[in-house]
Amino acid sequence: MRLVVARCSVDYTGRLAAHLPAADRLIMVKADGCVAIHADGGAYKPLNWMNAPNRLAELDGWWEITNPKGEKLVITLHEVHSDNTHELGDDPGLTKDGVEAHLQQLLAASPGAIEDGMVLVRREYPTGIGPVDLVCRDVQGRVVAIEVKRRGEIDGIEQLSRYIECLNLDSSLGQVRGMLVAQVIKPQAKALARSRGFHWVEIDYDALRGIDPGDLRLF
Amino acid sequence: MRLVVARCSVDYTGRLAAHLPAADRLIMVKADGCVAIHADGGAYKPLNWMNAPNRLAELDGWWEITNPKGEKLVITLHEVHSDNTHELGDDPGLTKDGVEAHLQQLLAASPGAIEDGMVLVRREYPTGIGPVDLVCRDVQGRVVAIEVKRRGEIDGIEQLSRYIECLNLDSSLGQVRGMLVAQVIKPQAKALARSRGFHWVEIDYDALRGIDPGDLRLF
DNA sequence: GACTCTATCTCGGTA
DNA sequence: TACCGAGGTAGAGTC
Repeated sequence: MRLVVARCSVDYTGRLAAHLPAADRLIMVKADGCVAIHADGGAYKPLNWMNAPNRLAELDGWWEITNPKGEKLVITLHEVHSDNTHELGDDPGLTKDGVEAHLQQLLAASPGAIEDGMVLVRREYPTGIGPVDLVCRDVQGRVVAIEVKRRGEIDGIEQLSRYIECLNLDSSLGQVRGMLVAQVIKPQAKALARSRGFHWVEIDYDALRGIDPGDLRLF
Repeated sequence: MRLVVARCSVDYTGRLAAHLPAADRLIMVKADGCVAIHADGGAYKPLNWMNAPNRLAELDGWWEITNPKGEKLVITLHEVHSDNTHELGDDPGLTKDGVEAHLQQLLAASPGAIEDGMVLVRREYPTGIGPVDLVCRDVQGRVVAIEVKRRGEIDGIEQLSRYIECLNLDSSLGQVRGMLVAQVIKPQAKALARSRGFHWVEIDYDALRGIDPGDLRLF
């Protein structure tokens, strides 16, 4: 990784056109050739960047970075304050815990946590417009299509609506119930769910993680 | 901006839990206190980060960064290779050209580019659930609600659906047409648009930019 | 503060 | 490769 601190101005043309007037900034060049220009505020986003793969031409006083998609980043260096390179090696990578996929896994293992007597039919139930997160049968034997989200918002209800519309074309399933399961559900999403006749459940992730699915039937 | 290159391991707990095993990485601490940890690949996203505002406690061999939302980032420093601080000052900021707002402007100036005989009623037409990008009248005098996107995807159609539903409550507008205008429109979005009776137009941004609105009426 | 929507979204999966 | 969906989305604007 090469770290250049310099007074520079930058122009990007590609998906849009953008210009940065001259100022002191950090230019980060990573081992894969990608380039990011950071100001001294705002942790996440660089001001400008260019993802790998690309070609970096280091000319006299300016760099020109182009990629196969026809995007171009031009960095004009007015004054270089520091220029250091470090060998970092490959990164072993990040492990995550607590995303939607994991929530879906836990719910598939313990469908009774969604509603008493709920039984899993299958995860990622295929439809013409994409897979339904969970399909279950409720205690009365009705088919329930379940959309799982970490945070329940309006687009989760829209997604569920599309699935229900699609599943109801298959008369063998009977009238399909729709349900949104999430850790937290926004009031607006609840209102839309209510108006469309869907149910919803807010689930406690930590409690769910503590449930031993083998023990559930004892209660 | 403080740049620390070090062998470190990192743990984040907050909206999810994440762990980074020990490896050499760049730790960037910006003037506003935010922290980002970068590996030597992938230009845009840090592996882990913590946005301002937060509190950084620098202890013996490890840093602990906490924020008011209860999120926590712990960086364990195994070996510091380099540790430099640079004064960069405030950044004058980025100017952009070619985002959705600009596309909307151009279309408002040349509604005929969307459809022959189209006339602008107003931009950012207010409704109870947010403003409609463009409202026009077509050559037959019907009201047309237009959602403008750089890239037309399924959620653009959902957005349009909500606006149409809302506008159709106002009987003075008559039956409102729905239309998606974008530089590119995904097949799935077209399919959903078709099933909901909306029209769509893919627009060439560069050609549109070349149109002189004053000349349009001559054709 | 809460809500809404854009983004050079990025990133990962999959067909 | 393109399409599709999730994200600790971030960030900007509005109310």
